[in-house]
Amino acid sequence: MKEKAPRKFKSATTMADVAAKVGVSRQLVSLVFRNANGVSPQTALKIRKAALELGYSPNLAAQSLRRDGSKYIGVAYNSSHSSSIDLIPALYRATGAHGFRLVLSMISTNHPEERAIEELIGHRCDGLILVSSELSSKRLKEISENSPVVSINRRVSGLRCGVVSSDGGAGIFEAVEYLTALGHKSIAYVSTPEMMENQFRLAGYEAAMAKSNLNSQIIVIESGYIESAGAIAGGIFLSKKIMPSAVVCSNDQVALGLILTLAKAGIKIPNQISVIGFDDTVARFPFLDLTTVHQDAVELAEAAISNLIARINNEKSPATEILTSAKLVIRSSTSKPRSN
Amino acid sequence: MKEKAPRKFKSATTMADVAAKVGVSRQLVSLVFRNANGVSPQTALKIRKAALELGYSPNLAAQSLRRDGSKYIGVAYNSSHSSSIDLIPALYRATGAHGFRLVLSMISTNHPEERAIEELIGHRCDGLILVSSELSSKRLKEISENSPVVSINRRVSGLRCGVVSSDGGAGIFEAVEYLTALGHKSIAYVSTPEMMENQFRLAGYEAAMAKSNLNSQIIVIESGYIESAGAIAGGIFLSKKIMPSAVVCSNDQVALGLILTLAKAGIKIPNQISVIGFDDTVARFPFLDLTTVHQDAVELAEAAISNLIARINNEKSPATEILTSAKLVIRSSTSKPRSN
DNA sequence: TAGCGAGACTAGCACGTGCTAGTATCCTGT
DNA sequence: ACAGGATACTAGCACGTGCTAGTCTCGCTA
Repeated sequence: MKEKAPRKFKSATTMADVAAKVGVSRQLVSLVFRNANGVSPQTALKIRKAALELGYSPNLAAQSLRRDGSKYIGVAYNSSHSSSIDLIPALYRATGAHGFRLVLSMISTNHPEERAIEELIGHRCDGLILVSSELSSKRLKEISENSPVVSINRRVSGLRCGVVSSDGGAGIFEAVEYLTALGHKSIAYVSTPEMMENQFRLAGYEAAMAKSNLNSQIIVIESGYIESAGAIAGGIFLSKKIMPSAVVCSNDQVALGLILTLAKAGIKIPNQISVIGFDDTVARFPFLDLTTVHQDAVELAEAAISNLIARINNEKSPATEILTSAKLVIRSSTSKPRSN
Repeated sequence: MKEKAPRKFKSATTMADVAAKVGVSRQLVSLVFRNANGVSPQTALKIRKAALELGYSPNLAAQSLRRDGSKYIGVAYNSSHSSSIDLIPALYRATGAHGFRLVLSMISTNHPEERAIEELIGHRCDGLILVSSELSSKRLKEISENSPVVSINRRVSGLRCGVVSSDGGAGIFEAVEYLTALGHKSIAYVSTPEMMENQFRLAGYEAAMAKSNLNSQIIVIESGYIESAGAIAGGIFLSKKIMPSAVVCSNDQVALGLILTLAKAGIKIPNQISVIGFDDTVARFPFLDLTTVHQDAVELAEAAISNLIARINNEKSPATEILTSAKLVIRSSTSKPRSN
């Protein structure tokens, strides 16, 4: 059959088309695609073959509408946070096995978090994962009363909202202890107040400094989230004459910006100053090789997904708070202080 | 009315719930949410108020199912490519105004491109945007026969598939000409064969070298896509005794990896070697300040979306090839060669 | 008082699928 | 030969919405 008709995009094939081609009922096709039993192997084969030839794929909207639950898990995340580069693939991996599907909604200037979440709700996601959310806890409360929610790397309490976060306090504590053990006394922390999780990391810094009786040496520089913020922090160190012997950063992106700024000014790392990051995203690049606190994306994703799916399947399942590992990884951006 | 029933997530409210609360028909609610006329202002107000109180939002699956077209535009992209950090927000921005909605599908090891696209087709997207696709042209052909497709930063020809790409050949040509004008003769190119667009950038390098009669000086190092690949390329330069006086990289991520590797080995940039990137993603960070070829995400996104939507709305609209600007931005990673 | 049109609203089907409740057909045992 | 049960398949409703084709009410005109 020659196609002489003007080029047109075929409208998508449906189960009914497949059924018609094979000469069976639409319901039988449905059974085959749901892997239900009660279908003879040979007709199942014929149906699958016909579906392939017609390029059939199930209409997710229709499935979501008819099924008990959409089988969607919505994810609102900010792509300018380097940790999401590992986290989203890990979420894909963790989700697939459970028969759920991920719906992504990216947060950016043109698409603020509130709008991203509205979209996920519009898709009738069975559960939501909010990554480093910056919503007010009032709004977070509203949302988590209407559907199961897990917040990753933003702790909230008193809410019906699961929390999965790396134990930033412990991680930074370990980092500072490592530095004091090396002999450092002047240790600064580059803080990122806009990142909700920062408070725990900052607390870990303060606790470790206190433990070593270095309260008087506490230096906190406030900065933003990403690389340019680290560069600004670096500028502050350079302009003041007092340069600490070590700096702990609230995340890797800040550490990267800081290191490059210092390196450009001719300061040797780690000889003149030791630097530690957090996340182990860019830090692990062989050419950077930064000492950092490793936060495991797979661990975060699996904890978040399994808690969320448990709550989707059973409303009585509790909205727990899970802290995943945050362990110091020693690489080459740290050493003993020079003038010991 | 006190709520003493055991805590349960409300099942999502529908138009019918809103209608019941106000005491009108479901259809009237539908009219209000579609901003159709024929509704009295006061009832429209009552309906909107009730919807707000009930937390109603339209079910996108039902809309997509019933409407003529889902009003979704599907995007398959790879988040480990730094250019997507700017591109996706730009796509959100370009899409909103046309009444379409973006559906994202991220490509990663756990979620290969083929699966990402199947998912978008499952959502019955009215059109697809493939970013730096690595599909075979055979598969690309199949897909573009079934629905409008625009390929960003991967050129294909002879297919019913729109193409929007930055003019990498011209950009790299300009970069190399700038270097030769400065007096450079030994100019290497770090190539990324897996990136389909690379061939045009490589051709631009070769053309510019030929124009300056530097054919015999052509040095091409093959590398991968991201930062670590640049580091490997740097290692190659360091191990060989012949170091070019300038290097042009196929993208910024490679340039970053290269620069850091060289800097670590004590090589000064740009004093000993000039480096140019492509994309202007990380290059523009003030602390890096790399000379690079700027590719405009907004330009790419707007061209892609407007061509795609034109083809969605009118099948006869042609699948054009659009080359967006790629212009050299001179910053501080380039200078005259040392021994001129 | 009948006719008419406009404004405000509603009835009912359709989209493509999942699921419950069926109905044929064949095989088995007595 | 016939009940009984398994196997293979189908009928029909429902999900929440968009859209076409209505219906009803009211005021105005002749």
